[in-house]
Amino acid sequence: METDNATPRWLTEDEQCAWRTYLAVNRLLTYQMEKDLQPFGLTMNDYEILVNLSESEDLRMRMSDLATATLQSKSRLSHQITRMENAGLVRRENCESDRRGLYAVLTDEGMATMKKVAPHHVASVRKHYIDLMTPETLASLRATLKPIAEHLRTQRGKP
Amino acid sequence: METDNATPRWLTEDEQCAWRTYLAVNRLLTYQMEKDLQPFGLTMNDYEILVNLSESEDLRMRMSDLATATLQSKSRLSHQITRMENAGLVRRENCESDRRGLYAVLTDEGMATMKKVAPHHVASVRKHYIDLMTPETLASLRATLKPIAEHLRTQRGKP
DNA sequence: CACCGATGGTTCGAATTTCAACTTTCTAGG
DNA sequence: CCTAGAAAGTTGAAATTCGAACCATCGGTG
Repeated sequence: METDNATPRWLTEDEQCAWRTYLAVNRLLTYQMEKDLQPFGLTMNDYEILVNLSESEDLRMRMSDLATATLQSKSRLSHQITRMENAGLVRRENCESDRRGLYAVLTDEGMATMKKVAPHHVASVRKHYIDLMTPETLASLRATLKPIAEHLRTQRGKP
Repeated sequence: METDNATPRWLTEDEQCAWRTYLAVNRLLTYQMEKDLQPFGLTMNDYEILVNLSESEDLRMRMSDLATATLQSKSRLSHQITRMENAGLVRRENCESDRRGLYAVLTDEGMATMKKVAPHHVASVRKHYIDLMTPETLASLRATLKPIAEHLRTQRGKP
């Protein structure tokens, strides 16, 4: 009995190049963003959480929702919030309506940090990504990636 | 003395959406690729190293070159290779011309693993990325990302 | 109302990653 | 030839991440 029953459709030269380029940008960009955030003592994860909270009603979010929004596992988020709590950026607060539940709440200090860091982060995103394309290119890139994101969301179970 | 001397150029709605979509695809895709490789006991990192070695002269590469090629720190690569060595996928070999140097060499088992896994991995890349676009879209995506990769390569110091 | 499977979160241990030494060998300049 | 620095890799400890196990509460059902 064979384990493979067909010749695989290998990637063409172009496809391969496209894929590898994508992977490279992926890593390099992550690296760069992380590096630009470092002087402020934040990681991308930290920043993303601050953003999510700052955009939420009452500057708070349920742990699960935050985990879903940031595509992290519950476990990881829990640790993450603990660290940020120690850093004074967020605090945990009980949920009235569901006694199992907790809110992660943005503290004043967290908000202040957010406001201080945001301009730099945005500048970084521009410098290394957005401003390297024309608006048209960016739009088409977005149009390309959007459905891929949708597709992937349907694929994944809980991380 | 002001720390910020200008109003930052915030992202427009569209730019923001594009950026966030990009980040999302990034994570979701990484997650998915990782997951598809898991049944074979490999990570993306493992796989990438196998690919690099298998495409190299004599199935070997200097540790530094491999680190550069895979955009990892020396330290990380060293640990990584140690793990893969324990798994029998690669072996270290001394370098004649530079006695500080080492080669990471693909073993027969490593090559066999590579051959076994590649079709599945390629299928995964197709399913979750390549085949979700037309060839034209893919080409333009590549054209967009290529210069960004170049830009980022010039930016970074050693990771 | 009592039970039971699902939900929300945390925690523990193992695996991975990072960061800062550290060792050895090269290379270039005096 | 000798030496100071750079380069190649490794190492060990600390931080992060992952996965599974765990505890408590919820919600629906008999």
